[in-house]
Amino acid sequence: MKKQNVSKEEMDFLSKYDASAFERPSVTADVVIFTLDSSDELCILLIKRGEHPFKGCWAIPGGFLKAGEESIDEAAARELRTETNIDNVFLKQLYTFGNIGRDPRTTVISVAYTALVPKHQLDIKAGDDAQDAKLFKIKYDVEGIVFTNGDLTITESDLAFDHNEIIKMAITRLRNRIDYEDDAFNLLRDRNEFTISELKRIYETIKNKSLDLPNFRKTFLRDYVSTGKVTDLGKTVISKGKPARLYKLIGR
Amino acid sequence: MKKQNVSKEEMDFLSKYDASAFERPSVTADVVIFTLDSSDELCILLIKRGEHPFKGCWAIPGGFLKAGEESIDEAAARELRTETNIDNVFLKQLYTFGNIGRDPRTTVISVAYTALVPKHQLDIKAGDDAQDAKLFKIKYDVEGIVFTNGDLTITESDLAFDHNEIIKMAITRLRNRIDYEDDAFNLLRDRNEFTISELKRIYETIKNKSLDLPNFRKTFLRDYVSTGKVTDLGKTVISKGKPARLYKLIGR
DNA sequence: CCAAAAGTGTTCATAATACACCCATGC
DNA sequence: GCATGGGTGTATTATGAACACTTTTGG
Repeated sequence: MKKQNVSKEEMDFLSKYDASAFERPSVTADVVIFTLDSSDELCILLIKRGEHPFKGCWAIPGGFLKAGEESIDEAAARELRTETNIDNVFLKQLYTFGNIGRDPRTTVISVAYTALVPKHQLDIKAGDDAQDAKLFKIKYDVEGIVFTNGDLTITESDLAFDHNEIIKMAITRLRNRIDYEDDAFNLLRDRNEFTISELKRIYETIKNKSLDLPNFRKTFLRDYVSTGKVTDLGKTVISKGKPARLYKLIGR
Repeated sequence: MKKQNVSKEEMDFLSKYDASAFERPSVTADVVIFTLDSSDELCILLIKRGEHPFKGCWAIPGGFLKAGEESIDEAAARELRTETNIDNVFLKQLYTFGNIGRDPRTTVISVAYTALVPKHQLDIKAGDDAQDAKLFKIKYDVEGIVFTNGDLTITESDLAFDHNEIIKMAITRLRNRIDYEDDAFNLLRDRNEFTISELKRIYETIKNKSLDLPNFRKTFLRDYVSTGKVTDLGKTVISKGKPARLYKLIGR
């Protein structure tokens, strides 16, 4: 950005500037929070709305931008922290939704983000407003996506606002990115000690299909170990079958 | 979106809802407009700001969202139409910028779009507020990007707001997308009659490096002609050297 | 010994790159 | 004829997917 030499003329202009000259929309930062459960299934955090509109419907966490106090990125991080106690995880802007009528109250522009939370790190915290917050497994069915959580099963049409669209886009982007970005590492239980099959299971979950281990290993060694992005720890870990070599992600 | 059965309770809620309960930011839709000039160089449309802030600086076209009257996509389309008289071209959301202090007036959230305008279709129109609007060639230099237009040459730091960041992101995205999306076709002079080398020149411009014609042809035939996305018109056109076969893009 | 999971090696199809060469036009 | 750009073919290498087979552990 250009460093501004604020002239007297400009000072005058700024002081007279009427902030309400244009009708302003509300802006929210909404977050699609993905994680993997203990059986390596893709899960998303949803919140049961305690207030209108869409009272009683499930929604992704989100909140109004505190204009002047924070950037939208910060608002998204705050929202993530509020709902999950988690900080310092993968948080990336997804898309901005701004169709008219998507919120029955007024015009609401929602800047959506995707968060990838490592396994076993999601400590769900009921929001300030004591809504229910729950992890739902993402399944696919004829009708589209189904969100299931032990006793509860909800469908796309049970979601508030246009949140089904947002979630679909988040899943699509996650899938498209996984082959050329390092996103998968963010879902590892421990980046400093992981096996090739742990990583492979993450890829399988996200792509929703099984992969060939020999080929996966080959690409992993070529793209990460040979390039120095990942190091072989020289140690192994045993669980069942032959002990597996441990690797560590470099950087970050 | 869920079809809402508006209950009486909800009607009450909505009528009491105070639209100004949260401090609202302004929202703009800004457009990075790319086109190719007659010598196949990548160009961008910039506007000289007639008002503060950044009066006299160059900026990408943009304007405030008319909340309630239009969606952000529509606002971007309106802005494109206002500046260029052009409608119905490639217009895609790029990213949303919302750092604090990026606009000295108040908090301004800018939803940025990229537009690809076909060759020889850009009819620049001075905006309502009679600012200068000009096409600038995009060149690269040690210092970064340089925008040049016959007599005028401006650098990244001459741009208003954080528009240099927006433009950089737009160029990067354009380059990354070109290999797996059909964006290049949007820059053709005529989608219904074009030669392989015309298309190749567009790829070369965007990637900023020269390509091998035999190989380009092979991939083009494999990915577009064999798949039916493009048809061979059977006609040829002469300019210099051997006459070139003409192709036509199917759909859209 | 057997099951299970890790790890190695081979084969085949496809794709990207480099490049040698021929073809049809205007001048 | 020759310069110019269009078009064809071939060789080399890299990548992705399929799969047979070996190794090391626990039981």
